[in-house]
Amino acid sequence: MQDTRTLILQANYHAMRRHGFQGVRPDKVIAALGVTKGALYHYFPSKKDLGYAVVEEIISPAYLGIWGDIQTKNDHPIDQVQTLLNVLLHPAKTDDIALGCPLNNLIQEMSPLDEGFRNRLAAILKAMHRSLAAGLKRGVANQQVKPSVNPDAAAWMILSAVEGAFGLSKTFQDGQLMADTFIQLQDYLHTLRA
Amino acid sequence: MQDTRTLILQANYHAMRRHGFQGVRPDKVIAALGVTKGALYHYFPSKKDLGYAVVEEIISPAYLGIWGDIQTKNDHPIDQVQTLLNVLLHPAKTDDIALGCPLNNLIQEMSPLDEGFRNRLAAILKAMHRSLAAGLKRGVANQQVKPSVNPDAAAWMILSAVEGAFGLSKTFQDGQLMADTFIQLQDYLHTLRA
DNA sequence: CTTGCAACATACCAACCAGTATGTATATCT
DNA sequence: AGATATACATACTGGTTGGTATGTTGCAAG
Repeated sequence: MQDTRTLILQANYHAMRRHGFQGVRPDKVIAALGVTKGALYHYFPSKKDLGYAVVEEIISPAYLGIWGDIQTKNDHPIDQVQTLLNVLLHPAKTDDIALGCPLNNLIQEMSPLDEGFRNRLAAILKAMHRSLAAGLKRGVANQQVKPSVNPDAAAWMILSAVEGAFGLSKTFQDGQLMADTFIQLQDYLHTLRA
Repeated sequence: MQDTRTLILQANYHAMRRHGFQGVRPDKVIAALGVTKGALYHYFPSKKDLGYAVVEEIISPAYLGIWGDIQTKNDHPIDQVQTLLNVLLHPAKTDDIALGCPLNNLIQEMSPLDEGFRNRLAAILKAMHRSLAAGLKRGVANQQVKPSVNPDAAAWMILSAVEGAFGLSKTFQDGQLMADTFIQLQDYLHTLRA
């Protein structure tokens, strides 16, 4: 019973990655699945609500799963971030680079257009930042990170560089830009160590 | 004679900033100007060609004007970048932050959808990077920048952080994220000095 | 002066698109 | 068994959208 709903959600998530929210034609997306409009509007009152559900049920858990660990685990925070960068870099196949970061994509497209999207996306970003900054604060307390480091600012810098690299890489076929940026980011992270 | 064409271009540039290329309705945009479809399709064969013209005639010159100086002038490159960051940060009023960087916006939206956009946007990015990297190389030669610095990688890192900060800031009302990121970026830039 | 072309304006159109109205099969509750 | 709700399918609609076809006006060259 939940199967069709999940199918609709995931297919539209992929369509949103490629075409943006405005570019998605939900009926065409589900038609490719053999599902009809009856099912679509049975589960989702409107296209916008479908978009919100994609953010809440697919995008949000994915990002919190990746970045949340920094806050909960007790490892060296710089090690954690450096590991995370390698994780992000490695599975970045051509398609991932070409389609970019789903969170970033939606922020750019929908933030100025719709408060519902903006608030949901901002909440994800804040949670990512909170986890990263908490890790850095813990590092300062444990003398793993220089006491001069401003954890909040450093966390925004790291997130900006990562998302920026993903974003700019979309214009090129290869992942060279991202690899270069991440190498420099590793150097920067090293300067934060105590 | 060029007046109406310029008017159409600029109005659509602003519309593209807010709604993205796909979200723009060119006839509505020009209707607000008192111009009709006859003029629009007289100057531009299609919506897509209008979009290309916005990139080539408005966005490209704006960015090359800002970043090109680093290559042509002979000042200390790190000083130049730090000055540029302050310039970018200061006029970043609420609206600039809410609407984000036009180049970044278009990259995110159109790169996976249209080669014409992708190539034009990639060319702008490459030119920005070329100028910045050239400045850093000059700095290495002049012993203003550490010889261990990889100019190409550092240039991508700087551009990624700047564009990333612009992008992420769109979800929030204020410019705090951008200010924080730029402060950290200034620190990073300082570590590049010889 | 008339021919021709640039610079628009107006009217129209076919495809599209989000959403609705209605129908139906099946399962569940009473 | 009958009533009700869930889970869809089908057909339709009204507004929108990008684009075209067909004027009209003014000006400049021959």
